[in-house]
Amino acid sequence: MSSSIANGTCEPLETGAAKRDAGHCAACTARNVSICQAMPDDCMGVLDSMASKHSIKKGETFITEADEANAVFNITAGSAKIYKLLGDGRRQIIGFLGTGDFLGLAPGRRYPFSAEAITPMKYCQFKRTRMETVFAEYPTMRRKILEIASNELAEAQEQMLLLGRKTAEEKIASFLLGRLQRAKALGGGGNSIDIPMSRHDIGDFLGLTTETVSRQFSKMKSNGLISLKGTSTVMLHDHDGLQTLASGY
Amino acid sequence: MSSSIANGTCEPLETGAAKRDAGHCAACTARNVSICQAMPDDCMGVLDSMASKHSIKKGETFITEADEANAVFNITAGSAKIYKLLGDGRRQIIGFLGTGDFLGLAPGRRYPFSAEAITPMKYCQFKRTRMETVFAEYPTMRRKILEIASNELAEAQEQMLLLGRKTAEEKIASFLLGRLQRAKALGGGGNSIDIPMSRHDIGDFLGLTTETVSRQFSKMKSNGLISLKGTSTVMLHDHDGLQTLASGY
DNA sequence: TGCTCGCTTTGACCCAGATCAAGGATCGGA
DNA sequence: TCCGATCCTTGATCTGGGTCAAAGCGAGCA
Repeated sequence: MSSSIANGTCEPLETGAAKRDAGHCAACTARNVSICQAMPDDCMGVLDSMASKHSIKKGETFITEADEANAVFNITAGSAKIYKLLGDGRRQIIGFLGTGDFLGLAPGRRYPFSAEAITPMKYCQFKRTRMETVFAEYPTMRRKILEIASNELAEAQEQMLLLGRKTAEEKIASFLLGRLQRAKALGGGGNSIDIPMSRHDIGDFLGLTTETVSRQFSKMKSNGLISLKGTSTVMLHDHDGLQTLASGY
Repeated sequence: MSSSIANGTCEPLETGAAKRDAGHCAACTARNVSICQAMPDDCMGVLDSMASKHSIKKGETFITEADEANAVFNITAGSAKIYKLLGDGRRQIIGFLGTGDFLGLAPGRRYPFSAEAITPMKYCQFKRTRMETVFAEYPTMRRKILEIASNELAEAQEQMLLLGRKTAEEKIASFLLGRLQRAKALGGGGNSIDIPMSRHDIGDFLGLTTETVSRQFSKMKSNGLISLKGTSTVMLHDHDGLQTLASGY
C-alpha cells in the first residue's frame, strides 16, 4: 500500500532466533537499494547464509516461464529483461531490471514469465520455502515485498496505458523519461541515459518493431529532442517536450 | 508470492485486542470471496465497525485518479471499471472488478487510477490509517493483500502481452475466455457469459475501438465460435478454438 | 589492423485496425 | 406504448506502423 508500511522495526518474533555475524551481504553494493535493506544490520548473516550467489553472461536465461517457482531473486549487478511469449514466438517484454531489483513473485506454483540477462549479471537466489521462514520471523520483509509488488503493479498499469493507447512517438518519449527517472533514482545526475538493451528489446517492451523504434529515434534526433552517443547512450535535450509527448496532449 | 502464504492463523498479536460480536459483515454475501475471509469469524465485528458502506448508481465515479489515497475499497455487489487517462482524453481501462474484489492499493500518496461503477454497485470503504492498525494486529490480512497484489500483478503482465502483441481477434478471444474463467470461479457453470460493460469499454480495455470490437464479435458469430443473446450475453461454442486464438498460434 | 557478424538505420510498400459516416437496435422514462 | 437518447452494427476510406529488403556501422576477434 503506501511506503509508510515499511517503517516498522525488525525484531525477530521468536527471541531464540539465530543472529549470526553479518557475512558477504554486509559488503554487497546492492544492499541499500534492494529488499535486503528491510533486514536489520545485525541479522544480515541470516540472509547471507540463505543466499546462493550466481554470475551469468549476457543472454543467459535464469528464469523460464512455466517452470516451478521455487526461488526468488535479487539482482546485485548488471541488467535483465523479463518477458512472456505467445505460441508463435511473438514476445512482450514485461520489464527491465537492474541492480537492487527483486523478482520471482508468482501467484501460483509456476513462474508467469522468463528472465534473461542483457548484460553480464550477478544475482542472489533464495529458496522460496526458506523465505517463508524469514517472513514469519521478520515481518518487515513481507512489508517490503508488498511495497515492491504495489510499486510494480502501478508501473504495470502505467505500461498498460502506454501499450494500449499511446502512439509510437509517445511510447519512445515515455520510455526515455522512464530511463531518466531510473538513472536519477540510482543517483545519476545529468540528462544522459544508458540504454543497455537492443532496439529489438525496446520494441518488444513498447509493442513496436525494431524499425519503428529506430525511425522514432532518428525523428527525435532531427527534431533536436535528443542526440545519440554511439548506439546506447542518449542525451535528452528537451525534457519538457518529451514530457508533453509522454503524457499524451 | 504463493497462495500458501495466506494459510496462517489469525490470532491477534496483542492479547488485549477487541473482539466484538460479528456485525453486518457476518451476513455479507461477498465475504467469502473477498479479503474479509482473512479475518477470523469472531473478529468480523472489528471490520464491520470500520467499514463505511455505500451504494452508487451506474456511471458514478468513486475513485478519482491523483486524489489522495486515503481509503481502500471492497466491492460487495455490482461491477466497476478502473482506468487511466491521457491528456487528450484517450482512455485505458486497467481492469473490470466485481463482487468480492478489492481495490485501492496505491504505492504513493495518490491513487494511480480512477474507478467508476458500470452497474448499480455496493462497496465497503476502509480508511487506510485504520487498515494499518488492522494489519498490525492481524498479519493474515497483510498476507491476503500481498496475495491479491501478486495475482493482480500477474494479470497485469498477461494484459501487457495482450495489449502489446495480440491481434484484435486474439484480444477478443482472450477477453471472452477471461470472462468465462471469472464466471466459473464465482461458481457459474456452462458456456454462457455476462458482459455488463459496453463495447466502448471493451475497446478501451483491449486497446481497440468500439467498431473493431463490434466487427470481431460479428466475425466470431459467423464463424460459429460464439453467439449473442441480446447484446450482453455471449455463448461460447468452441472453447478450444478460442483458446488457440488467445494463445497466439 | 582488418574482417566479420550481428545490430542499426533507411527506404518502399502494404495492411490491420482507425476514422468517418450512417442506419438499426435497445432501453429507460413519461 | 411511444419517444428520445444512447449504444451497437455495418460500410467506405484512410493511415500509422508493420513487413520486406538492403545498405551502414561498430564491437569483438584473429
